[in-house]
Amino acid sequence: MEDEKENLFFEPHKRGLMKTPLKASTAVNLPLPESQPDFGPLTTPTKPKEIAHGEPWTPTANLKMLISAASPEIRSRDEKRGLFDNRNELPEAKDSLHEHLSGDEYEKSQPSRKEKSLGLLCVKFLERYPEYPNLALNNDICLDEVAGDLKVERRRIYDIVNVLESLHMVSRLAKNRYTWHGRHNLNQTLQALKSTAEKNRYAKQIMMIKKKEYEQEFDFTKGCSIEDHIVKDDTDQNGQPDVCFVELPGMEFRAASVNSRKEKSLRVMSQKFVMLFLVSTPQIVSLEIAAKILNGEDHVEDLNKSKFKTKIRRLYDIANVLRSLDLIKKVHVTEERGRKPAFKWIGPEISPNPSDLEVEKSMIKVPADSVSGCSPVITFTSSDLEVRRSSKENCAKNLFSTCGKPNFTRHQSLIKLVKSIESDRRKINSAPSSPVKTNKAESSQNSAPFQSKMADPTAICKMQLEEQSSEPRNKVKVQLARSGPCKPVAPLDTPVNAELELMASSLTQSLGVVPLLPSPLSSAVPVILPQAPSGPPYAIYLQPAHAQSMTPPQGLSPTVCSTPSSKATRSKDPADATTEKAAKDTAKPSASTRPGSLLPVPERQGTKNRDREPARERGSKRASVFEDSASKKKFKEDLKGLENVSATLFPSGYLIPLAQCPSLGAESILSSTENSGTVSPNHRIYSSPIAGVIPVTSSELTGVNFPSFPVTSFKLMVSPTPVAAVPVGSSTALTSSHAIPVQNPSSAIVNLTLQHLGLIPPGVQVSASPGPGTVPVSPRIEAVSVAPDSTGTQQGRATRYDSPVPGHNQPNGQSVAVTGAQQPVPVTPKGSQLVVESFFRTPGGPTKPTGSACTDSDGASKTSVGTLFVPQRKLEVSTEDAH
DNA sequence: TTTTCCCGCCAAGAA
DNA sequence: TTCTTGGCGGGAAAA
Repeated sequence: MEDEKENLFFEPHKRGLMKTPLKASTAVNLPLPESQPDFGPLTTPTKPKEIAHGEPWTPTANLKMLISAASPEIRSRDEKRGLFDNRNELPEAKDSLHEHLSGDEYEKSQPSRKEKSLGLLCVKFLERYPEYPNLALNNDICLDEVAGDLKVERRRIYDIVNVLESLHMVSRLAKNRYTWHGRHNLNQTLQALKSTAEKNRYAKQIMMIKKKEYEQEFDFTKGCSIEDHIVKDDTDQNGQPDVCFVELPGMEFRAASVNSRKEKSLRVMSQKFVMLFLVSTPQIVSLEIAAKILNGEDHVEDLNKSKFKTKIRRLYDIANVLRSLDLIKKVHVTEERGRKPAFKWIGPEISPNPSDLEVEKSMIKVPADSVSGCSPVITFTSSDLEVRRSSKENCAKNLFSTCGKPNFTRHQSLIKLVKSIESDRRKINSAPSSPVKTNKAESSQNSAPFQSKMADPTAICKMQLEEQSSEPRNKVKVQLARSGPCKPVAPLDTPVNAELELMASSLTQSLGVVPLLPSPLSSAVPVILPQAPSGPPYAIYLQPAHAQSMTPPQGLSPTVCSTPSSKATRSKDPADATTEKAAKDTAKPSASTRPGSLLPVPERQGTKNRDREPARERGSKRASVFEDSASKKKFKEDLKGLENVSATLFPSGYLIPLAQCPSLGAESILSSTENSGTVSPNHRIYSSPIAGVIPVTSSELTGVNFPSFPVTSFKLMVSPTPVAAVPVGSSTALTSSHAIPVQNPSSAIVNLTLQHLGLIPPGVQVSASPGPGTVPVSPRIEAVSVAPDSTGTQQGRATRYDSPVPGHNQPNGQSVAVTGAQQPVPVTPKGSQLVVESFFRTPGGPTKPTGSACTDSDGASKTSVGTLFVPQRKLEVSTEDAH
């Protein structure tokens, strides 16, 4: 397509009057507006021109419209007569038109709302230009011309252009004129956005919001208002989180006017929205959360229902454009409250910031196997890095330019942001040793050292990777090769282990002994699963009652569903989940259980496979929800193939893979825990790549219902009771597949272990945050470690746009940030609940997950506490079944 | 009923 | 003052 488009693309300047480079395929055929005068760059086009296009737009037509409005019959007649002839130009509209015409209702004959949707309009708009235009040519776009061609008001074109501009697919050239860049800058832009998002810790914000929502849902907190959801800590810490418009070199806004309203600009909102995807692990963002975050950034005080609704509207506008760009797709996240609209990122995977994160370097250095493990991850080429770096630098330059040339309005927030960035960099550079933010929660003296370590997840990861990478990696590789796609990825192990070790040690030390919380959770029982041939054993914490069977991967599966269909096992709706669970619990023992299933892996793959190909679809479906039974089956098969895991279905529980690698952190964790003194054999948790599966990153949480997790986890974590070990199954594959999981797992494990042991209060969480948005890491990892196809597909797609970062990875887990969420000793109930997020929620349970405080140690990469622990998939699993 | 989001008013700014 | 931009929110179609 692209090529084709490109080939067909005519040089705008050669087209005479046509300033807009139209795609030959479509645009050429479109009747050009009669004569769009060739406006000079600065000329102001006159609006009237649009009228020329069609009857509907002529005064007469308008009059008719008015009349018809009063008289449907007239309208119908007119319409049938050809009122919509113009619309025939549009394929989609055409089709629907035909259908409509058959009917007599004028309504039908009229273009349906859908036909007038911004998304469709955007598609039409995009059809006019090649995805990768010849930059040497003049690719000017005249908005009036476009509006005329598409027969829409210019206002609508602005909406589209603003979003495209946010992605630097177009840039404003002059009044009424834009230059089409296509996707040439897309990857670079996304990279910059991701970088910015990480700096702003959007992942954390997402987590916090989810936590709050969860809390609110259960009235744990006294009614919180939307404002309450807003993450303020970021602001506090780094100043305003506001990102302002991220620019790329040469793409600065040229009109002051543009900057004037920038703060609320659709562009900025669009960028932020995209950032959320780039930073969230599941890469699923609900509009609600996005709106809250965006609102929060604006001004808390502005958050009222009306504003919120407006924000949502705008987000829909943006989402429609992004969908047209194939960057996101709509999905639904099921929560206790019901289905929530959300969007899933299906665009190119973006690697972590090259320049900022050393991790990246490490990634590069690291053999493919290591970090990324088996994943066929694409490694950055030096050139790529350069580009990214440059882009990033440019971006930063633009944002905080010292050059003096103010490209856009600068806000204090920007300054703050710059500072924070610098600070982060510094931290990163000094990494392990450098002191990092101290966790608010943590008061313990010991914590300091750890925190510092945690602060720099990347550095840590890097270090760990280097240390551990050698052996394990090889192993992993081998395993992967053998096992197949889903096989557990060794790479993960390394990071995980490292993380675990760090976390464990740090946690234990820092946290010290924590009073056990008596709670229902105590009942949770950790089960150790026998190691699967290919995979490591898993330890699962179950609640005694639920221990019957383990939820398969599905349990892990995120709540997100494209379809409400219950197919997804795990389901989405809590209610459904409940019922399903029951059935599943008993019935699904093995199949679903598969370790893999737990996994988020599949999902990840799906997610990652963004290719538009089937694979991608498959992945997404899986990810989203295994909508199709077929896909489900397939998925299961894949998993099976990967490993045999005996699975047990647990209504709610946490599946912890035993460390695949002996050397892995699991041991370390155990040791640490044991050291702490409270450990019981049963409690031991091993870290394994798989773990990754279970834990959900904050980002994932986005899509997922946070609430559910918390509860469950809470129980699980807390439960001091001894556990029976049950072999569940191990699937490394799954683990591997999820990049994110990897990190999470470790943290999750650590948390669980600690909590279980009573070392730390439930409220306290140790998080291994993947980098700043956990997000970044996971995706890649997934691709890497996991399944073949996912890798293939994913990468393929990623490659397409940009080279995804391969190793990225920050080793996911590597970046470990241990944070005590709320203070270690949770005096308040809330504090104790932090943990919750990580796990499944139990129905009646208590659950007050309140405070999951997400203190992230540091910002930068930090992760959100709560999130980290959350199982990737929806935990719905646990939710209801418990009782 | 809720989700989507079209539509166009109207204000901020630029020309 | 006119015109471009684009924030904003009513309200209706779609789900």
